[in-house]
Amino acid sequence: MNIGLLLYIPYRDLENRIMAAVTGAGYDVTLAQARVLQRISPDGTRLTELAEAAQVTKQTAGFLVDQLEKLGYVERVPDPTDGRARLVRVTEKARGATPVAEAEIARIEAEWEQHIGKRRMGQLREALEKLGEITDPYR
Amino acid sequence: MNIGLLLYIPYRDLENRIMAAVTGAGYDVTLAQARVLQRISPDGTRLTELAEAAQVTKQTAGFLVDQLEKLGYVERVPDPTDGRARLVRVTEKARGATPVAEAEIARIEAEWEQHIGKRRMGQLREALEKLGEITDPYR
DNA sequence: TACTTTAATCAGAGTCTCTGACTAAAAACA
DNA sequence: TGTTTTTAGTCAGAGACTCTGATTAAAGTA
Repeated sequence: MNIGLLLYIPYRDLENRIMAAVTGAGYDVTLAQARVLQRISPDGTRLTELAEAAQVTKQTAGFLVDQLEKLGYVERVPDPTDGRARLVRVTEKARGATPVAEAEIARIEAEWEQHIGKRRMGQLREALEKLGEITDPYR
Repeated sequence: MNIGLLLYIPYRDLENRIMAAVTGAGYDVTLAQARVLQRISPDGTRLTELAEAAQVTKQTAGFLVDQLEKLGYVERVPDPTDGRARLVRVTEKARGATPVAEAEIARIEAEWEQHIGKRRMGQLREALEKLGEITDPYR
């Protein structure tokens, strides 16, 4: 079986479950919005950085941040170090979503470990981390 | 690092490279179209099956098959066993794309194995296959 | 200062995906 | 058999996501 599909299947399962947990907890965000949201650092992040991290254009990132702003999950504040830039920051309203997502991730990882065993889980993680060295464009 | 991202990073790299190889060889298909195309069996596949396999609605699958048909990569023929159904079949024009994609996959897998080692590659595959047992909705 | 780069936005379009309603054929069943 | 339910696929319409190209304003550089 194709290694691509092998990677994708558990990834999709994970993503679907995290989204279900987050929206189930009352956070009404879409997948694309969530992908941006999770990359905003505690101190705020510039739009350009978000776009790069999420691998979309600045326009796309801006479009998603607009929506998140309307929903009250982020705010834009001037960047004190650069008059052109603005920092996107997570609001209090959104901050509760992080533990929800993290709890779901922990639950899933535990299930996976339960199924494939602690040893294989460690090997999986190790192999993926090493693979990231050559496949991660932001490294 | 989040296991989801760890899975996604190599997956995306693989997908991007396969698409680049295929479009570079002159096959002008989009990612969404390719996802459908690769699931069509040699004997033809029903739209409903394609939709399930690709995890999209029948309407979405139909939309993509329409485009592939206009581009000449697939054709729809009546299903002799069911008057309601039609079989989507790959045309001669599209058949050359498969070896292009497969060659690129082989190249990537070789690179990966080169980087992380034969042992880790085997462990990765084994862990992912086992993980598929609980994360693959079509199994 | 003049030129170039960078951060962000505006405008417009294309692609992908969905929900809901519908037709026709097959399957189930009374 | 005839009726009802299910299944395969399509039509219509809308929403979500993403892009290319052009523009503005601020920062960096020669």
